[in-house]
Amino acid sequence: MTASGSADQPAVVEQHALVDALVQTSFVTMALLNRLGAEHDLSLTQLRVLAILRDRRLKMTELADYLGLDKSTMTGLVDRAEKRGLLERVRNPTDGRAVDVRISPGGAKLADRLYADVERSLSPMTSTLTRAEQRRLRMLLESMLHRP
Amino acid sequence: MTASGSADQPAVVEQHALVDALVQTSFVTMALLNRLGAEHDLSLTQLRVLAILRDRRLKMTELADYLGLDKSTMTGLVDRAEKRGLLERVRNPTDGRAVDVRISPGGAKLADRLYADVERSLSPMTSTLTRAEQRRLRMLLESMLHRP
DNA sequence: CTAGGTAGTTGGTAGTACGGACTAAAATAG
DNA sequence: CTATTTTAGTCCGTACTACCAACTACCTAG
Repeated sequence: MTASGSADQPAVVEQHALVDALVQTSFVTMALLNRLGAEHDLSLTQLRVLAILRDRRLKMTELADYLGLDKSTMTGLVDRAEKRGLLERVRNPTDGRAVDVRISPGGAKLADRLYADVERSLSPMTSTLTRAEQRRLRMLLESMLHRP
Repeated sequence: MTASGSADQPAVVEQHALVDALVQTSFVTMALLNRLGAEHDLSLTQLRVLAILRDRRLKMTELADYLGLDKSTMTGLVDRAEKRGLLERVRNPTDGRAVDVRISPGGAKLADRLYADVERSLSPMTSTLTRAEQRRLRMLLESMLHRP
């Protein structure tokens, strides 16, 4: 059923179409996040930092790993967010070299607000689906994300 | 069925979970595109430019609109891509102010290659789904994208 | 033909991101 | 227990992204 031949073409076409849909959805979603972030003078990366630190406290390097960025990039990123009172640098208790970063009360408040905004902004899109479809879509996405 | 009450909580939870899945999927997809672009010294934006101009020829401003960027941003973007031989600036035949941008043969070749790369890179994710699931996912995404 | 609008570029500024050099503090070797 | 190596974070220099405001060239209406 996966051998070559004319019966296979639909599979290739399907693959193309799915990739297109995924990429397009991602660009739409990112544009949305970008816009919401910009409303609060936050870049996409800063948005992610807030989201990540919402329920965690990480060392600079760990944060860099989460984001897939170089540690030297983190310095400026955290600097700016700290100056704005969104994050706090805390001495790591067990490692004198390390610096923990945690979200500040103000940052947490902003993160909560952004999270609500994201949901509100995506809802015009998600609510075109019935509840059953939403559930189905969520499960399909999750199984893609968590299985590989 | 959408009135307030304890029976509603699952709907809210479902909404949260779907938004999370969408955002996560988008970040994974973007990270992938970013990585593929970086392998050819292309930013995400340059990648998009190549994708957009694959089958179109647009004025600078139109391109800026497609990307949601300021026209002044386009100048540098197109400059660099042109210098690398990926794009070409062409005088617009009917409007002396306007500049058309089109993909060059080299750019088209790179775009084709990237498109194939994207599909290959996403396949570990998409192929965790059965073909029926892929089809279902694609249809759900498309109906979300095209209906609103 | 002139007044006003549009297309694109330029210059200035801020943010993002990287690599390499550097300091301080572990961790490991001997 | 010192000597060396590794690790964590910062700092510097560079390139790119993106915006705004100012400007030039050109088009369009009155």
